[in-house]
Amino acid sequence: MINILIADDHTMFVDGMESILKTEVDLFVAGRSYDGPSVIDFLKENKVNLVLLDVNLPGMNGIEVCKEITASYPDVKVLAISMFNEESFVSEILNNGAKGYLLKNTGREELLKAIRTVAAGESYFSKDVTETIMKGLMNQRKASAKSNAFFPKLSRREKEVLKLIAQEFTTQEIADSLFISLKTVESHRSSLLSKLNARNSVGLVRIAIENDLLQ
Amino acid sequence: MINILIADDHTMFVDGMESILKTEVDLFVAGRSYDGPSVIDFLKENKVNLVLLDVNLPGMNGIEVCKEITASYPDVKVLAISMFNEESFVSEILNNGAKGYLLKNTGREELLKAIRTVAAGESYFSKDVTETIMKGLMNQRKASAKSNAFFPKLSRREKEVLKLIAQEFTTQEIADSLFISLKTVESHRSSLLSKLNARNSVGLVRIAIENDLLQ
DNA sequence: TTATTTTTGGGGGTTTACCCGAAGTTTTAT
DNA sequence: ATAAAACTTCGGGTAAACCCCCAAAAATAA
Repeated sequence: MINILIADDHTMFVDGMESILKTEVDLFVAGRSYDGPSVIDFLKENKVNLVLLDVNLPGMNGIEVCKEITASYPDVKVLAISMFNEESFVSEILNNGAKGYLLKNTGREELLKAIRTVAAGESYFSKDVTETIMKGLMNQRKASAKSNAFFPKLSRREKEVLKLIAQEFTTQEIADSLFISLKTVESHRSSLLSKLNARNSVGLVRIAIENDLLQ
Repeated sequence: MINILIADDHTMFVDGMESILKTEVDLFVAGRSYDGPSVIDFLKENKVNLVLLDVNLPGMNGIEVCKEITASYPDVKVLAISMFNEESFVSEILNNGAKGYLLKNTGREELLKAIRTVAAGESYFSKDVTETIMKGLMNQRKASAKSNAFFPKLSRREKEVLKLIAQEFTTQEIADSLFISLKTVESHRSSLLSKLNARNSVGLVRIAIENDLLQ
């Protein structure tokens, strides 16, 4: 008998999940949680073998909940469930002790198989999720190049000018607001174009937004 | 007897929903669809009283599906279901013929009540959804300026030009790639500036990125 | 201390973006 | 079906952006 705790803030989903599990003789729904903290509370009082854990949980993030579970209750298996096949979610929660990761578009049979596999101590991932992980590993180099790692360092003034450009101010307006010459602003803009390898201000702003350089 | 079609791309969710409805003697799950077009196909061949329709459906948007249903099958009631309590979604799909709107964190009892209410020809909304609608009506002016609901509609050509602007192409390059005059491209840019209320191309691209208009 | 980067700015020129107007076509609404 | 609205297509003119050259004071790093 596998004692299961379902943790998801979508009641409708929990109801449905319970209906599925109820038909199986070897599975028992020991409890239901609609937020992070109540999962921890429940584990204190009850004997649970496996937690069906939604990654996007309110109150306390699913990843934190998972971390807490594997730290305090190493025997309790965690099967993560999410709407999203996003590499960041998958790798995050796997690094925090989850034994499997399912998407919510997984079918009934695969769900049951995943539960039994994880409860037996093995790992289980949706096919799509496996692909995502592989892709993530393959693009590791590319990802690190894209992120802040090799990102050109911008000076204080350049950042100021960049922010004002992104707010649709003209060069003259930027000059006035910073109390410097129009030529100076153009000089900063030119440096930005060169550093960020952009062809024009549109490129500057696109790159700035993509790299969260504004505000 | 209420014949129901469940339309949601999350298999797990559909399975669960079916498990719930199966226990009710007056409800019958006539079919399941995992994308927009198959909903329309199913209605052609089968007698259905009510469609449980996910707003965020792949292939064909839930809103378009709803429009199609109410146009071709006015007797079929649509009960919209969504993860998100967003004013734009709610008002959009209600304007396209849906008789009710539920969130996925709705409980089993409320789900059954909603189905029976809508099937009887009345409307049903989650409490949270009702609040959202009210809030939306009160902030109508603010909403029209901010949310996607009343977002200016861009023409095919305008979107093409916008995407190319965001890719840092000059007007001449855009003209060459679209086989139109430089002046025509500038005209489209001008329309975009007016519609999106931007001062320059930087603003266009910022707004485009914020509203996910690219790609 | 010395070297490097940053910030500041000028002169002069080319290219691009933006504004005003306008005509023919297509789409939408009544 | 017919009027209204929107879309696509351009020309002429001006303001702004972008580019090249350069260089000195100030701050920062070695």
